[in-house]
Amino acid sequence: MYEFIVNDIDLKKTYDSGQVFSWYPHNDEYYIPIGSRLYKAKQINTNDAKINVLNESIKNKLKKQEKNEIDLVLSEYFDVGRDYPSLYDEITKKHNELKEGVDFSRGMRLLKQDISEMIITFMLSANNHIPRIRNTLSKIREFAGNTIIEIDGIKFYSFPSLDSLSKLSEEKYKEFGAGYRAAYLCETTKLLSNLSYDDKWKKLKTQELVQKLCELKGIGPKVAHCIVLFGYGRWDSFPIDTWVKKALSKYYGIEKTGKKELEYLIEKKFAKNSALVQQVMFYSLKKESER
DNA sequence: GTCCAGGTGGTCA
DNA sequence: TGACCACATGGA
Repeated sequence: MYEFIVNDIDLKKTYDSGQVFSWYPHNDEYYIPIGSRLYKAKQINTNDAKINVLNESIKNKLKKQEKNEIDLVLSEYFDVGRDYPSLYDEITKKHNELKEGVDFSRGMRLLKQDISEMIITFMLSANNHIPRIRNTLSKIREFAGNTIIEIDGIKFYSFPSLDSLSKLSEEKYKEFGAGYRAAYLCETTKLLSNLSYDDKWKKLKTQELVQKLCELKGIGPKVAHCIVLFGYGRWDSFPIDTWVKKALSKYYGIEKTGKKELEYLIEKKFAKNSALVQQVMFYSLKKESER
């Protein structure tokens, strides 16, 4: 049976840190749809998790080529090439004021997910609650995605292509609970499905990519930064939402978060770890408020 | 009933 | 640029 080990990961923290909305927690495990496959992730000890594939016949051994392909998909998705323990240490060393937040966040990894899924997800996230974002996304999958597999009566779906999303009406998006964002989703999916954006955009520098994304309806600086981080895997990003604003104010007395301040934070203050620092701020402050 | 949510668009200065 | 308000909707 196929198995993939991810080291230095805490699945619960990763799931719970506002970066992924497609995981389905079930009996101490997480079902994770990626592309046209469903995976199952389980924490095997404090530091490590194992991942299995569910929709390949367990009896038939995977062909070598398929196995290599899945290895690659999971390596990229879980960002296994990066040494998180060292990165967390580095942040604490340079920014002692963040020590508590870093220790609280250790085990959290930054996932690299499907780009169009991130576009839709974070467009929905604007002025919205996490449970409602999840709910709307699962309705979109169910309506426009393909069935991957059914387990214990629960059907899992792939994330729909931009082409099929562009065919949904504004009313449909509203029906799924998108609220006033429905009109933006309608317009932007139509525009993107007619635009072979993906390959060209991948070559852009992060700040150019952010600018391109901001030209789309329903995408502003915060959402664009989330898309380049969790979709394009750009670590020179720094999404500023209500929680990160609180952290910037609390630790550094930064009240204004305009273009200049953002540039300073990414280029000077947190440099190559800005994305992870931001995620630590978000996760630790949000969780602190929930206790 | 009121407040808030991983903010953005439109308008106006 | 930046400040202001409206925006759907559901959970606390």
